Amino acid sequence: MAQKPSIPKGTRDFSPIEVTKRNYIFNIIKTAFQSFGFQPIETPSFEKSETLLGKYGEEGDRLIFKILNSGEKVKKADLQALEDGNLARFSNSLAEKALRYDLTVPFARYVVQHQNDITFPFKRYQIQPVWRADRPQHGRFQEFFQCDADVVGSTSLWQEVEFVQLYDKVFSNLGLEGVTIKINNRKILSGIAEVIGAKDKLIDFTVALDKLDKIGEDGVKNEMLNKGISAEAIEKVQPLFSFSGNLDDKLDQLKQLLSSSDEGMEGIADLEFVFEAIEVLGLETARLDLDITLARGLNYYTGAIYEVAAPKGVKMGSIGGGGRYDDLTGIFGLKNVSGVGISFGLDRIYLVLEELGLFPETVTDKVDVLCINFGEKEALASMKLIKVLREAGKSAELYPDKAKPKKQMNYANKRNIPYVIIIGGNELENNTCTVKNMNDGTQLEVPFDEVLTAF
RNA sequence: GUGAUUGUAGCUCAGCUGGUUAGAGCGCCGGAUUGUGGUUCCGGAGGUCGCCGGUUCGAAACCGGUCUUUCACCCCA
Repeated sequence: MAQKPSIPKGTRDFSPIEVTKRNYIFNIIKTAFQSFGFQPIETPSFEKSETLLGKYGEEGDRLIFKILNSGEKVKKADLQALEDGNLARFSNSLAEKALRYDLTVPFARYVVQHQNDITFPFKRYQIQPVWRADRPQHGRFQEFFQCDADVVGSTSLWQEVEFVQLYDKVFSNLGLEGVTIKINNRKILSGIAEVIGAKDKLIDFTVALDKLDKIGEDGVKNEMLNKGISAEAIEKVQPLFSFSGNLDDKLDQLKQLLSSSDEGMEGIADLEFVFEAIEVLGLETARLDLDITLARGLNYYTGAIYEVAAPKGVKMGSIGGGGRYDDLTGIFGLKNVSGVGISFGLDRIYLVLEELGLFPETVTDKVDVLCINFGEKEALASMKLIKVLREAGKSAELYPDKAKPKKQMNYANKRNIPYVIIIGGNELENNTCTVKNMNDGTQLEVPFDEVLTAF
């Protein structure tokens, strides 16, 4: 193992079967995106640093891979910043480019840059890798794929409804039953912060609340106190901790709590709209759930927030997320364009499908027929057959070398090839070929021209 | 970024309080069977014990560093 080459942490190689399985997921997602009217775009792997920095919060900036300046540009290094101990500023002066961290911000940049060529509302999907300098864990990588669908240029809540349906469609088609689509609304969180007089602490408040199911009620309260939220403010949100009952009960409790906040009441109305529409339209296998503690760290969200949890019993972080952002393009100078979108975490979905054994058996890279190679003349005859088979839609190949039949059969066996065709001296003489079924071991000698009848 | 954790043959793992030539199962290659695979039998190859350094007469084992894996934070797909 010593001198063997290796790849950086948090990255992976994919074997033929893995690529095949990944493509299976890609295809289902892509097909759903297209049937919902989304169009594909692609953006570069790296952007200018200034495009990405500052969009994901301080924590996010730390996780952005920066690309070291090359050639003469290294001279731009801000040595003063290094001396002053300002490492963030120093590293930014070394790098003018950075690998994309997600697909949403590059998309916002795309929309602003091409605004005159785009017909709004613009529905796009994008399936590309993203990079994060995170510490890897199970289901957590430094390079992974996101599959995004976003709509910009429409504030209609029907978009929110459609994204719930889109999530349901994809996970249903993947055979992954029992996923929970959690939904919340930033306006509600903002309203709560307003009501308790902690508007300036909105982020701290939501981050703490987000951890409710992890660290419990007391843990959340402690964290809020530590972040400088007053005890009496926390007292006011007590109802959140004993949040229960069915959807209507939950909404009623919220309305009571937020009656004095216009923004909060607006958020509730938004949610009601989505729930009522989904109630009528129905879902195939997913469940839509109001999760008032759902916050999501990305602070460009302003309206609906989504997160998808894997079925119970599967230990995996969220397998999808998204939400509405009213002013993402504003950062790049285009005002009043509201966007909403969702993302699928391909790599995590793969792990979940694998764990639950949900990949269909037909998902393989199988070759249908292998021709045994007995020498020049026989091989040429085999190649004629292979041509016929390929034209008939079967994948076929000739064993390239004249090896022992045993070895060739073994190869077919290991590659799971269901049929082997034998053309040796006897068959050449009789103008026939022998078709062997590798599953039951039976074989059949048929006239050369009638090979297709043997399948 | 913080605190832990893992690394021995292609794979899954043994390897005692430091002590000769580091083992097993599976896989791989060859033969029994030179026109027939998955079963069986026989034989074989393959490891500077993640890497670098230190302690020691002696290190796979102890210590330090580093890389990697996994986990809890942080954050997130």
